[in-house]
Amino acid sequence: MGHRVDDLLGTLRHQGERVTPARRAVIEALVAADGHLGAEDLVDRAQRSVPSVHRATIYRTLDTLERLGVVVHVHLGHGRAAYHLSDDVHQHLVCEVCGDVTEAPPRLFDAVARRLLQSDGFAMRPYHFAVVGECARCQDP
Amino acid sequence: MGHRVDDLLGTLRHQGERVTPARRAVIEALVAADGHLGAEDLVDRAQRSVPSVHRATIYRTLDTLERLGVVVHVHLGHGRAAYHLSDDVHQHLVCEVCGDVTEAPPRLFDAVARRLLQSDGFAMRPYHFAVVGECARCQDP
DNA sequence: CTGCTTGCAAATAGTTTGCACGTTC
DNA sequence: GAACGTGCAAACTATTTGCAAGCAG
Repeated sequence: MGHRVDDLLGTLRHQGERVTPARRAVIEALVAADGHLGAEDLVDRAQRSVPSVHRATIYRTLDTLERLGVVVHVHLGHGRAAYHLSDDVHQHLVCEVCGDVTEAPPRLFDAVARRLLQSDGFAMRPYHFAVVGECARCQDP
Repeated sequence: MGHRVDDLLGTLRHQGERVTPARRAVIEALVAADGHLGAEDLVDRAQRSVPSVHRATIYRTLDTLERLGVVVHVHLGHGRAAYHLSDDVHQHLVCEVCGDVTEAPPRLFDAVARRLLQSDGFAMRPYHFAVVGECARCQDP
């Protein structure tokens, strides 16, 4: 949806940020995929529309977009980050055996978050880390 | 407690693993600290008793100990791992603002784990990732 | 002795940064 | 045309690996 892309670019412009081919390419890739993309995936996809775009630019663009609240990054395992448009954040379930990534039921951590706030005054930010475990298929035998 | 250290070294020996100064130093550091230590912390501390021990050896030792079930690693943020003796695993709360790490109430995720098992057949492994958010002190002002 | 462990150096993965140049507003 | 963004190369952080030499059992 080009409409969505334009909205997001408009957000940039409104906050005094410049709209460049690289930024457009990153945003287009995020909108098109609408799922958990690693930085490396984003490099590949952005380079399909703008071949000259450099990985460092992708990282810098992602930082900018995150600072503006357009994008959020999460950790699915080991170390690599995955990126989402902020209005599409959700909790991930990652199988440690097969590596499969699925989406967790919404509001899964509501009760836990409430409890932590009351007991420790700690304001949990869910989504940032995936939930790791073993998926149904891998448990069976 | 040297007793605890000897028990753990005994576990190694029983599983056909060799007991070396490097391994002893790592285990002593883990027992002494009894908290979340990064690999780099462990390098420092192990080198206090065995100065020649190399970081690569620490990593290999931690792998071995983890394979034997003596040690577990968790992720507290960005990418660096922290290590615990397995009988001392617990969930961590990490403040994104000040970086403070505290221990979460035990069994915090019991209900969530049950729910995931029923709804998706997904066997959650808690502890592996910290819970990130903002601690009480950092929220106030 | 025999093979598991180690130290060292170099490789890797993922991400960040300094700098001169190019582009957006 | 001034300020911000980009490409490039190099630095960085955390961790892993190949290999020859060393030590545990």
